[in-house]
Amino acid sequence: MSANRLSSAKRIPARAKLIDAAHLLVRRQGYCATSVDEICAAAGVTKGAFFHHFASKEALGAAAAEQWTARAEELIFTLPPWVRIEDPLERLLAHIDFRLFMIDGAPEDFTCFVGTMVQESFASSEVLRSASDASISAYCERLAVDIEAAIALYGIRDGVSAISLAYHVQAVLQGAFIIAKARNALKEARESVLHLKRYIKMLFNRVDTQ
Amino acid sequence: MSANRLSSAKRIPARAKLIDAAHLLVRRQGYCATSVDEICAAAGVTKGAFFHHFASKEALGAAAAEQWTARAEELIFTLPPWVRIEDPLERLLAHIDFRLFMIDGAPEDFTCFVGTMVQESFASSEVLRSASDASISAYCERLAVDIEAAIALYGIRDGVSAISLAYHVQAVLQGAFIIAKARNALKEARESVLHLKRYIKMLFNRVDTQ
DNA sequence: AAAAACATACCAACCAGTCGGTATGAGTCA
DNA sequence: TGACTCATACCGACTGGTTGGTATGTTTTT
Repeated sequence: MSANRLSSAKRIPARAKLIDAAHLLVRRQGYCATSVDEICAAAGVTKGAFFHHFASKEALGAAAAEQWTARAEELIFTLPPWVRIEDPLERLLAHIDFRLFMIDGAPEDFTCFVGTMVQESFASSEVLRSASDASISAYCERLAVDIEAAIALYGIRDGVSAISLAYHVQAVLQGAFIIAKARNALKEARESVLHLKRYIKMLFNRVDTQ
Repeated sequence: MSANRLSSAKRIPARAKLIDAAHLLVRRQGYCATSVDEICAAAGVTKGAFFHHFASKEALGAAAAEQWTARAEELIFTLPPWVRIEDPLERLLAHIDFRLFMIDGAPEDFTCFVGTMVQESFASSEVLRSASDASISAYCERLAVDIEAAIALYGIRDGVSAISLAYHVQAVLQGAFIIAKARNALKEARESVLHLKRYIKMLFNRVDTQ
Protein backbone atom coordinates (compact mmCIF):
# COMPACT_ATOMS: atom_id res chain seq x y z
CA MET A 1 0.00 0.00 0.00
CA SER A 2 1.50 3.26 -1.10
CA ALA A 3 0.29 6.61 0.30
CA ASN A 4 0.81 8.68 -2.81
CA ARG A 5 -1.13 6.34 -5.07
CA LEU A 6 -4.83 5.82 -5.21
CA SER A 7 -6.25 2.31 -5.35
CA SER A 8 -6.63 0.91 -8.83
CA ALA A 9 -10.40 1.05 -8.56
CA LYS A 10 -10.54 4.80 -7.86
CA ARG A 11 -7.59 5.94 -9.94
CA ILE A 12 -8.51 7.74 -13.17
CA PRO A 13 -6.17 6.39 -15.83
CA ALA A 14 -3.60 8.84 -17.18
CA ARG A 15 -4.81 8.30 -20.72
CA ALA A 16 -8.29 9.64 -19.95
CA LYS A 17 -6.88 12.55 -17.95
CA LEU A 18 -4.62 13.49 -20.87
CA ILE A 19 -7.53 13.46 -23.33
CA ASP A 20 -9.65 15.57 -21.00
CA ALA A 21 -6.81 18.06 -20.60
CA ALA A 22 -6.35 18.18 -24.38
CA HIS A 23 -10.06 18.90 -24.89
CA LEU A 24 -9.86 21.77 -22.41
CA LEU A 25 -6.61 23.36 -23.56
CA VAL A 26 -7.04 22.94 -27.32
CA ARG A 27 -10.50 24.50 -27.17
CA ARG A 28 -9.01 27.47 -25.31
CA GLN A 29 -5.70 27.95 -27.13
CA GLY A 30 -5.78 25.86 -30.28
CA TYR A 31 -3.91 22.65 -31.10
CA CYS A 32 -0.50 24.04 -32.04
CA ALA A 33 -0.38 26.57 -29.22
CA THR A 34 -0.97 23.79 -26.69
CA SER A 35 2.29 22.03 -25.84
CA VAL A 36 2.66 18.46 -24.65
CA ASP A 37 4.18 19.74 -21.40
CA GLU A 38 1.13 21.93 -20.83
CA ILE A 39 -1.24 19.02 -21.40
CA CYS A 40 0.77 16.86 -19.00
CA ALA A 41 0.75 19.59 -16.33
CA ALA A 42 -3.03 20.05 -16.68
CA ALA A 43 -3.59 16.30 -16.50
CA GLY A 44 -1.24 15.97 -13.52
CA VAL A 45 0.95 13.35 -15.20
CA THR A 46 4.51 13.35 -16.48
CA LYS A 47 5.82 13.40 -20.01
CA GLY A 48 6.86 9.79 -19.64
CA ALA A 49 3.25 8.82 -19.09
CA PHE A 50 2.17 10.85 -22.10
CA PHE A 51 4.48 9.06 -24.52
CA HIS A 52 3.70 5.73 -22.92
CA HIS A 53 0.05 6.12 -23.96
CA PHE A 54 0.46 8.10 -27.18
CA ALA A 55 3.11 7.69 -29.87
CA SER A 56 3.03 11.41 -30.63
CA LYS A 57 1.13 14.63 -30.04
CA GLU A 58 -0.68 13.88 -33.30
CA ALA A 59 -1.77 10.47 -31.95
CA LEU A 60 -3.25 12.20 -28.89
CA GLY A 61 -5.13 14.58 -31.19
CA ALA A 62 -6.63 11.67 -33.09
CA ALA A 63 -7.58 9.82 -29.89
CA ALA A 64 -9.09 13.01 -28.45
CA ALA A 65 -11.18 13.44 -31.62
CA GLU A 66 -12.49 9.89 -31.25
CA GLN A 67 -13.34 10.52 -27.59
CA TRP A 68 -15.03 13.77 -28.61
CA THR A 69 -17.43 11.80 -30.81
CA ALA A 70 -18.37 9.49 -27.95
CA ARG A 71 -18.81 12.48 -25.63
CA ALA A 72 -21.14 14.23 -28.11
CA GLU A 73 -23.17 11.07 -28.65
CA GLU A 74 -23.72 10.86 -24.90
CA LEU A 75 -24.19 14.53 -23.99
CA ILE A 76 -26.35 15.44 -27.01
CA PHE A 77 -28.08 12.32 -28.29
CA THR A 78 -28.45 10.09 -25.21
CA LEU A 79 -28.60 11.86 -21.84
CA PRO A 80 -30.92 14.89 -22.43
CA PRO A 81 -34.61 14.24 -21.65
CA TRP A 82 -35.83 15.79 -24.93
CA VAL A 83 -34.21 13.01 -26.98
CA ARG A 84 -37.25 10.94 -26.00
CA ILE A 85 -39.76 13.37 -27.52
CA GLU A 86 -41.80 11.23 -29.90
CA ASP A 87 -42.57 13.73 -32.64
CA PRO A 88 -39.38 13.89 -34.77
CA LEU A 89 -39.85 17.55 -35.76
CA GLU A 90 -40.42 18.61 -32.15
CA ARG A 91 -37.32 16.59 -31.23
CA LEU A 92 -35.31 18.32 -33.97
CA LEU A 93 -36.40 21.77 -32.77
CA ALA A 94 -35.59 20.76 -29.18
CA HIS A 95 -32.16 19.76 -30.45
CA ILE A 96 -31.62 23.25 -31.89
CA ASP A 97 -32.89 24.82 -28.65
CA PHE A 98 -30.43 22.65 -26.73
CA ARG A 99 -27.50 23.72 -28.90
CA LEU A 100 -28.61 27.34 -28.40
CA PHE A 101 -28.79 26.77 -24.65
CA MET A 102 -25.25 25.35 -24.72
CA ILE A 103 -23.85 28.66 -26.00
CA ASP A 104 -23.23 30.08 -22.54
CA GLY A 105 -20.21 31.00 -20.43
CA ALA A 106 -16.70 30.96 -21.88
CA PRO A 107 -16.15 29.86 -25.52
CA GLU A 108 -13.68 27.19 -24.39
CA ASP A 109 -16.59 25.51 -22.60
CA PHE A 110 -19.12 25.33 -25.44
CA THR A 111 -17.06 25.33 -28.65
CA CYS A 112 -16.05 22.28 -30.66
CA PHE A 113 -12.73 20.51 -30.12
CA VAL A 114 -12.54 18.99 -33.58
CA GLY A 115 -13.75 22.17 -35.28
CA THR A 116 -10.88 24.05 -33.65
CA MET A 117 -8.30 21.37 -34.37
CA VAL A 118 -9.18 20.83 -38.02
CA GLN A 119 -8.60 24.50 -38.85
CA GLU A 120 -4.93 24.10 -37.97
CA SER A 121 -4.38 20.62 -39.33
CA PHE A 122 -6.45 20.10 -42.48
CA ALA A 123 -3.48 20.78 -44.78
CA SER A 124 -0.63 19.55 -42.61
CA SER A 125 -1.92 16.34 -41.02
CA GLU A 126 -4.16 13.90 -42.84
CA VAL A 127 -4.43 11.91 -39.59
CA LEU A 128 -5.95 14.85 -37.69
CA ARG A 129 -8.05 16.02 -40.63
CA SER A 130 -9.70 12.64 -41.13
CA ALA A 131 -10.15 12.15 -37.38
CA SER A 132 -11.92 15.53 -37.19
CA ASP A 133 -13.98 14.71 -40.26
CA ALA A 134 -15.04 11.42 -38.73
CA SER A 135 -16.27 13.19 -35.59
CA ILE A 136 -18.16 15.93 -37.44
CA SER A 137 -19.66 13.50 -39.92
CA ALA A 138 -20.75 11.10 -37.17
CA TYR A 139 -22.69 13.95 -35.55
CA CYS A 140 -24.28 14.95 -38.85
CA GLU A 141 -25.25 11.41 -39.80
CA ARG A 142 -26.80 10.86 -36.38
CA LEU A 143 -28.72 14.13 -36.66
CA ALA A 144 -29.82 13.26 -40.19
CA VAL A 145 -31.69 10.22 -38.82
CA ASP A 146 -33.99 12.52 -36.82
CA ILE A 147 -34.34 14.95 -39.72
CA GLU A 148 -35.21 12.09 -42.06
CA ALA A 149 -37.94 10.95 -39.68
CA ALA A 150 -39.37 14.48 -39.59
CA ILE A 151 -39.32 14.66 -43.40
CA ALA A 152 -41.04 11.29 -43.67
CA LEU A 153 -43.80 12.47 -41.34
CA TYR A 154 -44.33 16.07 -42.45
CA GLY A 155 -42.54 16.50 -45.77
CA ILE A 156 -40.10 19.33 -46.51
CA ARG A 157 -39.87 22.22 -48.98
CA ASP A 158 -37.82 22.13 -52.17
CA GLY A 159 -36.85 18.46 -51.71
CA VAL A 160 -34.20 19.39 -49.13
CA SER A 161 -32.21 16.30 -48.08
CA ALA A 162 -31.79 15.31 -44.42
CA ILE A 163 -28.00 14.95 -44.54
CA SER A 164 -27.58 18.27 -46.32
CA LEU A 165 -29.65 20.04 -43.65
CA ALA A 166 -27.65 18.25 -40.92
CA TYR A 167 -24.38 19.60 -42.32
CA HIS A 168 -25.98 23.04 -42.49
CA VAL A 169 -26.88 22.81 -38.79
CA GLN A 170 -23.28 21.88 -38.08
CA ALA A 171 -21.99 24.76 -40.24
CA VAL A 172 -24.18 27.33 -38.45
CA LEU A 173 -22.96 26.05 -35.07
CA GLN A 174 -19.28 26.08 -36.06
CA GLY A 175 -19.74 29.55 -37.54
CA ALA A 176 -21.54 30.77 -34.43
CA PHE A 177 -18.58 29.55 -32.34
CA ILE A 178 -16.19 31.66 -34.42
CA ILE A 179 -18.46 34.71 -34.13
CA ALA A 180 -18.65 34.21 -30.35
CA LYS A 181 -14.86 33.97 -30.08
CA ALA A 182 -14.27 37.03 -32.25
CA ARG A 183 -17.00 39.20 -30.72
CA ASN A 184 -16.16 38.18 -27.17
CA ALA A 185 -19.93 38.16 -26.75
CA LEU A 186 -22.73 35.64 -27.23
CA LYS A 187 -25.50 37.78 -28.74
CA GLU A 188 -24.65 37.40 -32.44
CA ALA A 189 -23.80 33.71 -32.07
CA ARG A 190 -27.11 32.96 -30.36
CA GLU A 191 -29.08 34.99 -32.89
CA SER A 192 -27.46 32.98 -35.67
CA VAL A 193 -28.77 29.76 -34.13
CA LEU A 194 -32.21 31.41 -33.86
CA HIS A 195 -32.01 32.16 -37.59
CA LEU A 196 -31.27 28.48 -38.12
CA LYS A 197 -34.30 27.49 -36.05
CA ARG A 198 -36.54 29.87 -38.02
CA TYR A 199 -35.20 28.37 -41.27
CA ILE A 200 -35.98 24.82 -40.16
CA LYS A 201 -39.50 25.81 -39.11
CA MET A 202 -40.04 27.46 -42.49
CA LEU A 203 -38.77 24.36 -44.29
CA PHE A 204 -41.38 22.32 -42.42
CA ASN A 205 -44.08 25.02 -42.76
CA ARG A 206 -44.19 25.48 -39.00
CA VAL A 207 -43.80 29.26 -38.94
CA ASP A 208 -47.03 29.99 -37.08
CA THR A 209 -46.54 27.66 -34.15
CA GLN A 210 -43.97 29.26 -31.88
CA MET B 1 22.93 51.14 -59.61
CA SER B 2 22.66 47.66 -58.20
CA ALA B 3 21.72 44.72 -60.41
CA ASN B 4 19.97 42.60 -57.80
CA ARG B 5 17.52 45.33 -56.73
CA LEU B 6 14.51 46.60 -58.58
CA SER B 7 13.92 50.33 -58.97
CA SER B 8 11.97 51.97 -56.17
CA ALA B 9 8.95 52.43 -58.41
CA LYS B 10 8.56 48.72 -59.19
CA ARG B 11 9.71 47.21 -55.90
CA ILE B 12 6.98 45.80 -53.69
CA PRO B 13 7.78 46.90 -50.14
CA ALA B 14 8.73 44.16 -47.72
CA ARG B 15 5.88 45.07 -45.39
CA ALA B 16 3.24 44.26 -48.01
CA LYS B 17 5.03 41.06 -49.04
CA LEU B 18 5.13 39.91 -45.42
CA ILE B 19 1.40 40.54 -44.97
CA ASP B 20 0.60 38.66 -48.19
CA ALA B 21 2.76 35.74 -47.07
CA ALA B 22 1.03 35.74 -43.68
CA HIS B 23 -2.40 35.64 -45.34
CA LEU B 24 -1.32 32.66 -47.44
CA LEU B 25 0.45 30.64 -44.77
CA VAL B 26 -1.93 31.29 -41.87
CA ARG B 27 -4.91 30.29 -43.98
CA ARG B 28 -3.15 27.05 -44.85
CA GLN B 29 -1.53 26.13 -41.52
CA GLY B 30 -2.99 28.35 -38.84
CA TYR B 31 -1.41 31.25 -36.95
CA CYS B 32 0.67 29.38 -34.37
CA ALA B 33 1.91 26.74 -36.79
CA THR B 34 3.23 29.44 -39.08
CA SER B 35 6.65 30.62 -37.90
CA VAL B 36 8.20 34.03 -38.47
CA ASP B 37 11.04 32.35 -40.39
CA GLU B 38 8.52 30.67 -42.67
CA ILE B 39 6.73 33.94 -43.38
CA CYS B 40 10.06 35.64 -44.14
CA ALA B 41 11.08 32.85 -46.51
CA ALA B 42 7.73 32.99 -48.34
CA ALA B 43 7.96 36.79 -48.59
CA GLY B 44 11.58 36.60 -49.77
CA VAL B 45 12.89 38.88 -47.02
CA THR B 46 15.09 38.36 -43.98
CA LYS B 47 14.18 38.30 -40.33
CA GLY B 48 15.79 41.71 -39.87
CA ALA B 49 13.30 43.19 -42.32
CA PHE B 50 10.43 41.50 -40.50
CA PHE B 51 11.27 43.02 -37.13
CA HIS B 52 12.03 46.35 -38.75
CA HIS B 53 8.41 46.59 -39.90
CA PHE B 54 6.66 44.73 -37.09
CA ALA B 55 7.40 44.84 -33.40
CA SER B 56 6.35 41.21 -32.97
CA LYS B 57 4.59 38.30 -34.66
CA GLU B 58 1.43 39.50 -32.91
CA ALA B 59 1.81 42.96 -34.49
CA LEU B 60 2.03 41.35 -37.92
CA GLY B 61 -1.14 39.41 -37.16
CA ALA B 62 -2.98 42.60 -36.26
CA ALA B 63 -1.69 44.43 -39.37
CA ALA B 64 -2.63 41.46 -41.55
CA ALA B 65 -6.15 41.53 -40.10
CA GLU B 66 -6.47 45.22 -40.95
CA GLN B 67 -5.25 44.55 -44.49
CA TRP B 68 -7.72 41.67 -44.73
CA THR B 69 -10.58 44.09 -44.12
CA ALA B 70 -9.39 46.40 -46.91
CA ARG B 71 -8.96 43.42 -49.23
CA ALA B 72 -12.50 42.17 -48.55
CA GLU B 73 -13.97 45.63 -49.06
CA GLU B 74 -12.32 45.76 -52.47
CA LEU B 75 -12.79 42.17 -53.67
CA ILE B 76 -16.36 41.75 -52.39
CA PHE B 77 -17.99 45.17 -52.12
CA THR B 78 -16.24 47.29 -54.79
CA LEU B 79 -14.78 45.39 -57.76
CA PRO B 80 -17.49 42.81 -58.68
CA PRO B 81 -19.99 44.00 -61.33
CA TRP B 82 -23.04 42.83 -59.36
CA VAL B 83 -22.40 45.41 -56.62
CA ARG B 84 -24.00 47.91 -59.01
CA ILE B 85 -27.29 45.99 -59.23
CA GLU B 86 -29.92 48.55 -58.27
CA ASP B 87 -32.47 46.34 -56.52
CA PRO B 88 -31.05 45.78 -53.01
CA LEU B 89 -32.57 42.30 -52.61
CA GLU B 90 -31.23 41.15 -55.99
CA ARG B 91 -27.87 42.60 -54.95
CA LEU B 92 -27.99 40.71 -51.66
CA LEU B 93 -28.78 37.43 -53.42
CA ALA B 94 -25.99 38.12 -55.92
CA HIS B 95 -23.69 38.61 -52.92
CA ILE B 96 -24.60 35.16 -51.60
CA ASP B 97 -24.11 33.65 -55.06
CA PHE B 98 -20.71 35.30 -55.22
CA ARG B 99 -19.68 33.88 -51.85
CA LEU B 100 -20.91 30.47 -53.05
CA PHE B 101 -18.88 30.88 -56.25
CA MET B 102 -15.79 31.71 -54.18
CA ILE B 103 -15.87 28.28 -52.50
CA ASP B 104 -13.69 26.61 -55.11
CA GLY B 105 -10.21 25.13 -55.25
CA ALA B 106 -8.12 24.67 -52.11
CA PRO B 107 -9.48 25.84 -48.71
CA GLU B 108 -6.42 28.03 -48.16
CA ASP B 109 -7.55 30.07 -51.18
CA PHE B 110 -11.15 30.77 -50.20
CA THR B 111 -11.23 30.61 -46.39
CA CYS B 112 -11.03 33.55 -44.01
CA PHE B 113 -7.72 34.73 -42.55
CA VAL B 114 -9.24 36.37 -39.47
CA GLY B 115 -11.67 33.52 -38.90
CA THR B 116 -8.73 31.12 -38.75
CA MET B 117 -6.57 33.38 -36.59
CA VAL B 118 -9.22 34.22 -34.01
CA GLN B 119 -9.79 30.55 -33.18
CA GLU B 120 -6.23 30.30 -31.87
CA SER B 121 -5.97 33.72 -30.26
CA PHE B 122 -9.32 34.72 -28.74
CA ALA B 123 -8.26 33.69 -25.24
CA SER B 124 -4.52 34.34 -25.40
CA SER B 125 -4.21 37.63 -27.28
CA GLU B 126 -6.66 40.48 -26.89
CA VAL B 127 -4.78 42.33 -29.67
CA LEU B 128 -5.44 39.58 -32.22
CA ARG B 129 -8.97 38.91 -30.97
CA SER B 130 -10.06 42.55 -31.31
CA ALA B 131 -8.27 42.91 -34.66
CA SER B 132 -10.16 39.86 -35.94
CA ASP B 133 -13.42 41.15 -34.49
CA ALA B 134 -12.91 44.50 -36.21
CA SER B 135 -12.47 42.78 -39.58
CA ILE B 136 -15.47 40.47 -39.21
CA SER B 137 -17.68 43.24 -37.85
CA ALA B 138 -16.68 45.64 -40.63
CA TYR B 139 -17.82 43.05 -43.18
CA CYS B 140 -21.10 42.49 -41.34
CA GLU B 141 -21.85 46.18 -40.94
CA ARG B 142 -21.14 46.80 -44.61
CA LEU B 143 -23.40 43.90 -45.59
CA ALA B 144 -26.10 45.11 -43.21
CA VAL B 145 -26.40 48.33 -45.24
CA ASP B 146 -27.55 46.35 -48.27
CA ILE B 147 -29.82 44.14 -46.17
CA GLU B 148 -31.37 47.22 -44.54
CA ALA B 149 -32.11 48.68 -47.99
CA ALA B 150 -33.79 45.41 -49.02
CA ILE B 151 -35.85 45.40 -45.83
CA ALA B 152 -36.89 49.04 -46.38
CA LEU B 153 -38.07 48.19 -49.89
CA TYR B 154 -39.68 44.79 -49.43
CA GLY B 155 -40.10 44.25 -45.70
CA ILE B 156 -38.96 41.09 -43.89
CA ARG B 157 -40.60 38.33 -41.84
CA ASP B 158 -40.66 38.24 -38.03
CA GLY B 159 -39.02 41.68 -37.72
CA VAL B 160 -35.58 40.22 -38.46
CA SER B 161 -32.88 42.88 -38.09
CA ALA B 162 -30.36 43.61 -40.85
CA ILE B 163 -27.27 43.37 -38.65
CA SER B 164 -28.44 40.11 -37.11
CA LEU B 165 -28.95 38.58 -40.55
CA ALA B 166 -25.53 39.89 -41.65
CA TYR B 167 -23.83 38.08 -38.75
CA HIS B 168 -25.79 34.95 -39.65
CA VAL B 169 -24.45 35.16 -43.21
CA GLN B 170 -20.96 35.46 -41.79
CA ALA B 171 -21.55 32.54 -39.42
CA VAL B 172 -22.77 30.26 -42.23
CA LEU B 173 -19.72 31.16 -44.32
CA GLN B 174 -17.26 30.60 -41.47
CA GLY B 175 -18.99 27.32 -40.66
CA ALA B 176 -18.95 26.26 -44.30
CA PHE B 177 -15.19 26.87 -44.34
CA ILE B 178 -14.71 24.51 -41.41
CA ILE B 179 -16.89 21.86 -43.04
CA ALA B 180 -14.90 22.20 -46.27
CA LYS B 181 -11.60 21.79 -44.40
CA ALA B 182 -12.80 18.80 -42.41
CA ARG B 183 -14.55 17.02 -45.29
CA ASN B 184 -11.73 17.73 -47.74
CA ALA B 185 -14.59 18.33 -50.17
CA LEU B 186 -16.74 21.28 -51.18
CA LYS B 187 -20.19 19.68 -51.57
CA GLU B 188 -21.47 20.10 -48.00
CA ALA B 189 -19.98 23.60 -47.67
CA ARG B 190 -21.64 24.79 -50.87
CA GLU B 191 -24.97 23.22 -49.94
CA SER B 192 -24.85 25.07 -46.64
CA VAL B 193 -24.55 28.39 -48.48
CA LEU B 194 -27.48 27.31 -50.67
CA HIS B 195 -29.50 26.70 -47.50
CA LEU B 196 -28.59 30.25 -46.48
CA LYS B 197 -29.77 31.61 -49.82
CA ARG B 198 -33.08 29.72 -49.52
CA TYR B 199 -33.53 31.12 -45.99
CA ILE B 200 -32.98 34.70 -47.18
CA LYS B 201 -35.44 34.24 -50.04
CA MET B 202 -38.00 32.87 -47.59
CA LEU B 203 -37.47 35.81 -45.23
CA PHE B 204 -38.25 38.16 -48.13
CA ASN B 205 -41.09 35.94 -49.45
CA ARG B 206 -39.19 35.32 -52.68
CA VAL B 207 -39.45 31.54 -52.70
CA ASP B 208 -41.21 31.26 -56.04
CA THR B 209 -38.84 33.36 -58.13
CA GLN B 210 -35.74 31.25 -58.70
C1' DA C 1 24.23 63.76 -44.03
C1' DA C 2 20.58 61.44 -42.00
C1' DA C 3 17.10 58.34 -41.73
C1' DA C 4 14.73 54.53 -43.38
C1' DA C 5 15.13 49.81 -45.18
C1' DC C 6 17.12 46.10 -45.02
C1' DA C 7 20.81 41.98 -43.87
C1' DT C 8 23.61 38.77 -40.80
C1' DA C 9 24.73 36.57 -36.75
C1' DC C 10 23.30 35.30 -32.65
C1' DC C 11 20.62 34.02 -28.19
C1' DA C 12 17.82 32.10 -24.40
C1' DA C 13 13.61 29.68 -24.03
C1' DC C 14 10.89 26.23 -25.50
C1' DC C 15 9.51 22.40 -28.39
C1' DA C 16 8.35 17.28 -29.31
C1' DG C 17 10.30 13.24 -28.49
C1' DT C 18 13.89 9.73 -26.16
C1' DC C 19 15.69 6.80 -22.78
C1' DG C 20 17.13 4.27 -18.73
C1' DG C 21 14.95 3.27 -14.85
C1' DT C 22 11.17 2.24 -11.08
C1' DA C 23 6.60 0.85 -9.05
C1' DT C 24 2.94 -2.37 -9.06
C1' DG C 25 0.01 -6.09 -9.64
C1' DA C 26 -1.16 -10.53 -11.91
C1' DG C 27 0.27 -15.18 -12.95
C1' DT C 28 3.13 -19.33 -11.96
C1' DC C 29 4.92 -23.01 -9.49
C1' DA C 30 7.21 -25.25 -5.61
C1' DT D 1 2.38 -19.18 1.45
C1' DG D 2 6.10 -16.94 -0.73
C1' DA D 3 9.80 -16.38 -4.15
C1' DC D 4 10.16 -15.59 -9.10
C1' DT D 5 8.92 -13.77 -13.71
C1' DC D 6 6.77 -10.63 -16.65
C1' DA D 7 3.97 -6.96 -18.63
C1' DT D 8 2.02 -2.57 -17.97
C1' DA D 9 2.07 2.02 -16.09
C1' DC D 10 4.61 5.64 -15.03
C1' DC D 11 8.73 8.74 -13.93
C1' DG D 12 11.98 12.70 -14.93
C1' DA D 13 16.37 14.07 -16.78
C1' DC D 14 18.05 14.77 -21.22
C1' DT D 15 18.62 16.06 -26.44
C1' DG D 16 18.72 18.16 -30.91
C1' DG D 17 16.27 21.25 -33.29
C1' DT D 18 13.14 25.31 -33.61
C1' DT D 19 11.04 29.33 -31.71
C1' DG D 20 10.33 34.52 -31.35
C1' DG D 21 13.21 38.13 -30.67
C1' DT D 22 17.76 41.12 -30.47
C1' DA D 23 22.16 43.49 -31.51
C1' DT D 24 24.77 45.38 -34.83
C1' DG D 25 26.28 46.30 -39.33
C1' DT D 26 25.34 47.65 -44.37
C1' DT D 27 22.86 49.51 -48.15
C1' DT D 28 19.47 52.54 -50.22
C1' DT D 29 16.63 56.55 -50.41
C1' DT D 30 15.60 61.26 -49.43
